[in-house]
Amino acid sequence: MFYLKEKVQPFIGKKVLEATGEPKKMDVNRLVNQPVLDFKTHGKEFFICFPDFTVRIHLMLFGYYRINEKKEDGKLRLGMKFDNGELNFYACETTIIKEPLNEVIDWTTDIMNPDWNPEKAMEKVLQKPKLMVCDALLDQDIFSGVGNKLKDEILFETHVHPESIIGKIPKEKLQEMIDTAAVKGFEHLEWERSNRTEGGMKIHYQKACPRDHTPIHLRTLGKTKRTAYFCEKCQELYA
DNA sequence: TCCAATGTTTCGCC
DNA sequence: GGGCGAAACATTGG
Repeated sequence: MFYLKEKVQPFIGKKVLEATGEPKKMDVNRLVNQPVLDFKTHGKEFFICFPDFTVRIHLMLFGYYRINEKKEDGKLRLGMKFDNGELNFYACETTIIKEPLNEVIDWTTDIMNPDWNPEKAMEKVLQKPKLMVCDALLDQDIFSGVGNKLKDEILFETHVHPESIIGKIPKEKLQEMIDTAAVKGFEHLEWERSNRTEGGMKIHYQKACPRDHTPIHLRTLGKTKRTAYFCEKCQELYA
């Protein structure tokens, strides 16, 4: 989303000349003639800010977008034409937010936001001492933007086993994890900027640990029941 | 052909 | 009412 925001900067200040999409989801006509004031991101959410309302886009699992091109057989949810190009969103969730964004969104939970507040994240994490780390990292109210892949990368980087229990992890280690979350977020952005060339993922989707070549475990873990890739040898279990 | 996977919300059942 | 699980949505690749 952060990368998308960078790429759509030319549309800021432009008026929507034409809007198409799925009427059931949203009345797209209200966008016509409205100027885009700004694009914002919060975790996995993307916001298109107009004078009187905001469009929220969430790509969910399968959503995707096209800039200055179309996908003919795609399920278009929202398409906007400007005088200098077009922006199309497919198979995603679109919603209108009427309230001022700052009243609805807590920017301090977003690992990629300048207002990201790691101290607050620490407080929230410590309030859930029985939670598994793999679940904690996926909690969007604490780590907005961390997904299943990033979760695996953060745990691998910090040598923490995904099934570790928050309350059993030393505070310094928790701190390291929280800091690493933001670092990994920006590493991922760099990886996207570089056209996704060489391996962005050190552990997710891999077969062997890049450190000691131990075969990587692949299991569904925690209450979130998401697939976790991890190295049993070099990721310590705190339990 | 079938299943799993970058995610989240909602509904039904204890 | 909380917590859990299943279902729903929808796309692509293996």
